[in-house]
Amino acid sequence: MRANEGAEGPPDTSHSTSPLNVTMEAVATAAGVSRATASRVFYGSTPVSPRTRDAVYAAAEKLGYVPNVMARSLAAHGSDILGLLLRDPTNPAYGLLFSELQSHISRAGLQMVTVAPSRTEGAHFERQALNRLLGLRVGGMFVATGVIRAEMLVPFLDVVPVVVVGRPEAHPGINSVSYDEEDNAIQLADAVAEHGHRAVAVVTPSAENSVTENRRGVAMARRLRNRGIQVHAIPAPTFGRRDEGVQEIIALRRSGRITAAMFPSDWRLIAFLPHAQAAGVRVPDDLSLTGCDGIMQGIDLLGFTTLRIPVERAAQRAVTVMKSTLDNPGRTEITHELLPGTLVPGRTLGHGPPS
Amino acid sequence: MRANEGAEGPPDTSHSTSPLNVTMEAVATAAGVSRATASRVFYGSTPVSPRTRDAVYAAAEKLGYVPNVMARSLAAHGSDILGLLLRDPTNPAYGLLFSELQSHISRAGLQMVTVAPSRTEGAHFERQALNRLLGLRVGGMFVATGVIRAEMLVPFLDVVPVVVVGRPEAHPGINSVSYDEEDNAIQLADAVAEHGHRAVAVVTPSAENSVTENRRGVAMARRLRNRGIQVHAIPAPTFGRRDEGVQEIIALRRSGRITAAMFPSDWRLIAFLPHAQAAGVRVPDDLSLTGCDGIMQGIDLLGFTTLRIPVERAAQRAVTVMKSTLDNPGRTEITHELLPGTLVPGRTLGHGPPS
DNA sequence: ATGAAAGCGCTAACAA
DNA sequence: TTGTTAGCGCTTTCAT
Repeated sequence: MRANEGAEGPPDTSHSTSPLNVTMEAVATAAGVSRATASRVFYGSTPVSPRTRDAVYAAAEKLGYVPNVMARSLAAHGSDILGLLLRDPTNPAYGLLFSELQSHISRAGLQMVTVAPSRTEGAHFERQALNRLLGLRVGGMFVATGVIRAEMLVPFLDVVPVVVVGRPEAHPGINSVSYDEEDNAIQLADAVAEHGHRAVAVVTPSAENSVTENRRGVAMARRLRNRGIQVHAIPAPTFGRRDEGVQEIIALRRSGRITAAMFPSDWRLIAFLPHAQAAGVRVPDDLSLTGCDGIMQGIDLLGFTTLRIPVERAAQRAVTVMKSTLDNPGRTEITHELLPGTLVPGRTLGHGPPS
Repeated sequence: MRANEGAEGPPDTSHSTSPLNVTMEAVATAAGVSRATASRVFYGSTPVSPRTRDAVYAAAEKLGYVPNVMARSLAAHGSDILGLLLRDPTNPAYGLLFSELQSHISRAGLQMVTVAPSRTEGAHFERQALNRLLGLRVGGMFVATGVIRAEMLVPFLDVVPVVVVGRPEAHPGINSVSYDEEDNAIQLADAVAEHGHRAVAVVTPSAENSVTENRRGVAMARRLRNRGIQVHAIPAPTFGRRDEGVQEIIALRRSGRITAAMFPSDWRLIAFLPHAQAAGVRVPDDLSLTGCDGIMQGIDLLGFTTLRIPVERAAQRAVTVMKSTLDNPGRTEITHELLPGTLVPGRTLGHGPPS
């Protein structure tokens, strides 16, 4: 296919005119230096004279040189590119995490590449995504998916540092930065209690449906009970049907057995609203409502009483941990951090009955 | 730290015990074949006997071999990894696009790697992100960011196929798959018109704020006027302040000069709601409202009348176009597609005044 | 401060 | 069907 293969005359090494085919060799030649010197100009630790440096930069600029990361990291035994394994870009919380990680990483002068398993369930795809990152020989990995279990990561730990973000991870070899759901639940429950509610419905999906939502529900219920408040746990078993538990809550309110309902996520609160309205239940006059997450765009505008999970801080901490691990290849302590969220007061939480 | 450093005995070439240091050479040796044969087993086009194939797979499995993508694509002059340049993972529409692209790509047996410019404004970061992808010598690129201009891509077009997604792109060398905002606006305007409204406020941010929102606003207003409906354009100049134009709309309604307000995005509609409620304006009895996007989680539950942009179809088309370009390195037609959205009827659009 | 040369792990002719 | 060999574009000793 290529022209003049083995033909007479000077060999034409440029396969095409594109800048992507400009090699460091070409840049070096154009600058009148050796390949080694050019390399030193771009990343080297050894000093280069200002004159040659400028010449190389000029040549690179002129030719539109784009360094070949593949060749570079092959020769250098690994790259400084970090990998992010992201669960579900559809989920606004993950989207925000992605964005925040990216910001902090560029600010730290590093680069990041993200892969997401196909949303089709299946550990197979998660494995595949993990391998894509590993295959790129990334310099470090952020793992933001619950499906990858610690054991899958263990074999690589001594070669690529890992920080699990957004989910607690107890493994002694794996750093983690996550949200303190226990504390979150307590903050919300306390807010409800302090508004004088004495009987509350708590929507608690099963752990199979959502580990996080389940944990929140359980913790909220426990806290309320500890404060002497009567709790009606609403199981909400079928994850797909969005109005699970809804009628139950409305019935509880109608018969005067609750004055508030707590949801383990904002979208469940949203899902409840139209039903409440249809049933003539006024919020918060008849029934107080709380959510959790505080991420959704516009949530603040709707005036929900909810709890904002500290995504920004998590991203920032995760990058800090990664960076110190990278800078201290020796031995950095493994950390397991739990970050508390902040309560968002809103109009959906009113006062309970006069005692 | 590592054992037998500089000790007597055979030199230990393996820097560590990690599977990441297992080379194809090691696998080949373990399987009793040559490196070339091992290579053929994994990706080769030439046939390999079942016996050796199995032996190689077994050895790879046993050693936990993870192919080095760097070396592979360096030797093969490019990889089959596709790149996605993503604008803002925070925006749910982009998050969904990301996710959908990923699905279709894995389904097509390809791989994708995503980079996002740091959210901090600045063409510099976009360039950097572009270079990150180019540096990886991706086999193709999806561009989902408005900031990268066509000229930045042109130099690479004959080496890496590009599909711009989510924004119209007229360049004759660049494929694009985007949303038909003109049609979207028409659908919404027609719905409002057919509900009998004769005087409507249309929120229209400037093009500097949001190209898309501006286009929608302008097109909605034009369509309404063409149908003989009186339009009050609300400029909404300051992007940061969320209640821009809000009081104006409420005043228009109070003085009976409009019966409906159209917003160029759902979040502006959300932003308006609390103000309407505070002002005692009932929706849709006093004032009908429409949004646009239909992406936000829970939007359907809130019953907004809006228009769902066809993110899923865009992703699917983009991958199809990419694939056929990849399969036909010869000459595939460049396509520019415009996909219409679908109207989402809701409870916020009521009937206009009896004529 | 710079150049020459030996690979990094892999693929792809070409031989056998 | 399999092995041999020459690179891919770059980094990095080791000399100079």
